Amino acid sequence: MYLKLLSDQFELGITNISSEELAELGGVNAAKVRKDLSYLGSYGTRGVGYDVEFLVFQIKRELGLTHEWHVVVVGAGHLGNALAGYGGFGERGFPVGGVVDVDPAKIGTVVGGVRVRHLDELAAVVHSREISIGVIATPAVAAQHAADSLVSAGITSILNFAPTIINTPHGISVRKVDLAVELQILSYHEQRRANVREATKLKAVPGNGRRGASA
Amino acid sequence: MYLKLLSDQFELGITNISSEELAELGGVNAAKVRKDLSYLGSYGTRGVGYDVEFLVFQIKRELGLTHEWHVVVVGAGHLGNALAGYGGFGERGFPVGGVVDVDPAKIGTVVGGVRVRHLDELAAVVHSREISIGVIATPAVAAQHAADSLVSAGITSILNFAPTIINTPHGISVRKVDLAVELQILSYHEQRRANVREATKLKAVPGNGRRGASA
DNA sequence: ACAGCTTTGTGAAACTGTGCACAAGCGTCG
DNA sequence: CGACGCTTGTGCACAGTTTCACAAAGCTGT
Repeated sequence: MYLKLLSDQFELGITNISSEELAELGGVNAAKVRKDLSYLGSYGTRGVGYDVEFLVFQIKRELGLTHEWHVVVVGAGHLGNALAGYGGFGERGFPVGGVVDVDPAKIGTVVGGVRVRHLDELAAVVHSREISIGVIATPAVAAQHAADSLVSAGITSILNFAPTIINTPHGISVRKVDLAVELQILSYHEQRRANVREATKLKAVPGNGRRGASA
Repeated sequence: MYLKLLSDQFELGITNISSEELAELGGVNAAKVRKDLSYLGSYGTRGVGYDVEFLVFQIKRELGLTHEWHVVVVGAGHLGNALAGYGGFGERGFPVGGVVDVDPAKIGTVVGGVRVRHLDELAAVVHSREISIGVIATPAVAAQHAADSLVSAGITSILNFAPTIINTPHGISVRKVDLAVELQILSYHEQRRANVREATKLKAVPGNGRRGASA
């Protein structure tokens, strides 16, 4: 988050920033910002703040973003297509280095500038570009097989979009993004709001506390 | 997560499950499972476990998933297209009730079975289906405007896929999904693995008591 | 050189989340 | 019907995270 915020500020021409300002941008506490940044080292200047460009570099270094990481996408369906086609990955330093699928109809088609190859060729794809990050964009039932294939091919980090939990050997990093879960969390908040409205109606308490801001 | 796991088990014909088994499936601690479920009420049976179907219902009730929640997608670009086209939303109880954009070339096209309308018509779209959840799938620069429009139209929950933080009035729930951030976290783990490999290599040489690049 | 203002870096306190361990409750079997 | 084995629900301790509060340090102006 800090990386994103600081990069944006740098684009805007801001060269220096205080923990207070950064906290405001990120919607967090200023003390937390300072503590977080202190783990990188003492890169601030008391009475002045932090040098934006320098901090961006330090965060990138810590996150291992000093070079690009090619990723391989497993699954060329709707989601895989969108992920590979969506330019956001490449822009942020994660170009798509390969796409694989098992469906013969999809193999050979071009997705996001890359030719789709068969899952069996995964190891070759991975080695040709020294890829260490795999993205699973298959249906839930195929996710475990995709994960096993990725691990066999030598992948050590997996980003899983399939709505299922995958088992991996120790030492493999797995992140899961489940769109439905995000919506369910919002549903929960809506549900609560509805309940509160019910309760308020019964209590006949007037007034509502909406503050306009949205700058 | 529990909802997903329990639904899957129910599909498989499992009618009863212990906290131990559920913990195993979810890769968490059994005590945590019991504590989490205890917030819903005392729905387990000592010596036996939990009734899967009943628990699924209770979780759905708590999350407000007893009825469908239509969502409106702002932005019919690559990502918006994928989200609307991807059937996963509808299957999980969040059918796409509308898609809007500002690009005249996109308006009128059909995405995921829904005709794209202009952003100006957002309020009409929202009211026609009593939509309370909006999904932002615009470029970062347009995200704040999209958020403001959603709020004006009466939306109270927002799922933001744009890689930027949006400001909303108090009382609006916002969830953010940033694909690049997920990859950056994986990059960090890869980076650490690489550092450890370096350090192990160096250990063959004695007199290397200094801390690695980890702090 | 020093006072006054600003902002960092961090010890300590407050808070939140997780895991252990065990009493209590349920079902079964003899 | 009572003993036994199993599993829940939860008090308590431990661990991790966030916030507070303030000394230390840099900058500016005199």
